[in-house]
Amino acid sequence: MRHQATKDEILDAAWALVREHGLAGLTLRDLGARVSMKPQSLYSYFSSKNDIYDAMFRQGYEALIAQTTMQIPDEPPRDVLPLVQQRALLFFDFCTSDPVRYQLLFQRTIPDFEPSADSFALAIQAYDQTIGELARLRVTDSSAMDLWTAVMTGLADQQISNDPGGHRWRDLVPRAMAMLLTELDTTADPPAG
Amino acid sequence: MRHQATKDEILDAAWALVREHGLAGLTLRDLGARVSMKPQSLYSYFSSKNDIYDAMFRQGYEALIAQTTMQIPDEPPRDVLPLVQQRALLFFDFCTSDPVRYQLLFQRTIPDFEPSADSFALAIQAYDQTIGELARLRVTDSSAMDLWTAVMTGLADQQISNDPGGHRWRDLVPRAMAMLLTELDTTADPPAG
DNA sequence: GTCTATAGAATGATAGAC
DNA sequence: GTCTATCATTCTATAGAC
Repeated sequence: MRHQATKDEILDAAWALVREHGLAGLTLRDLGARVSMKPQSLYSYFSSKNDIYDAMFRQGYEALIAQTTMQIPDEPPRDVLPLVQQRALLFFDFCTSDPVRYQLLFQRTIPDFEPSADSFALAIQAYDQTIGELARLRVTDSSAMDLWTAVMTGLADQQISNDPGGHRWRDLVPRAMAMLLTELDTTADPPAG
Repeated sequence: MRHQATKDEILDAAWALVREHGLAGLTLRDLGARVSMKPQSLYSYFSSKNDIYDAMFRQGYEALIAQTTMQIPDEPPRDVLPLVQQRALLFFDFCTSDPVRYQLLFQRTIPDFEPSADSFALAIQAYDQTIGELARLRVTDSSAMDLWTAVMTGLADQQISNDPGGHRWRDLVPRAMAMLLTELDTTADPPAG
């Protein structure tokens, strides 16, 4: 379908523009110019500006799922730390590699934009997948999951805000994961057997 | 000075409006209406809209310094965990009690707004104060500070984004601090003596 | 210090010809 | 599906009377 191809092309241009002018700085004028089209013609592909944000939101979560999915053996090793650290770095790098995308997916910053039910379901799916993977790594405590997300987003956020392009907080990820697992081991009951 | 009183009144109205319509949703129209003034009259008090944001930014950091300063004895107790936890909750509650203020102070979301040199110096001062207090609590490792800020902002951010008004992540603060101090004790050299 | 008047620009969106 | 034309708003900001 040529229609879908053009839609994708428009979305690519939109990503380029928000990386340049910020998420809130996207205008249909700029977007039209970028794809050699009058701004009004964009309405043949998207019903509104928020509809464009919604498509970007969806693409973002599709990328998250694609880039952080990890093959975890049914019988994970006794020492899960390396796998947890690897998984954490996948998530961290996904976040920091595209700050504007991070802002769109994880922060609520565009006024009047709410993801559609469809797109939101995808976000839920990504979250459930993370829970599932950590569970297979024996991080089952529900409050441990909350701690995990807080630490991970905190590290990514600091990296983006205070050392963009660097690795000052990325270097702390393995240590943070070790810290977390130690805490869980001493808090939770040891597994039977 | 009557001038300063009116300025403060305008800022109070601005805070109320951003809490209602979001940080980016502030307009001089609404602001003028709120203080029973024509929008143009606001220019007698602030030179631009960004000048208003800048004043709010400054007020925010003044409040942060005022609300999180803690008296720490010159000779802190051997077990510093309770004090660290108390300090962490002060910061956490400051963040979550006003999400819009958190967004203004700690996230970069308003296009074309950069704090003035004066206001930015205040932000540095607040950061230095936090470093100083943690140092007196024997959290001196520089990467420990980075870990501390990441964990704290991560917890606050999750609370704001995913459980506004609740305490799901607040309840994890003491545990997170215990986890952090344990990590530091096992990593760092024990103090001489 | 506050107002009226107005500039000046940007933006999202619709109608209808081709 | 793309265009021209245009609307309708909204917004920041300035000039000048009072």
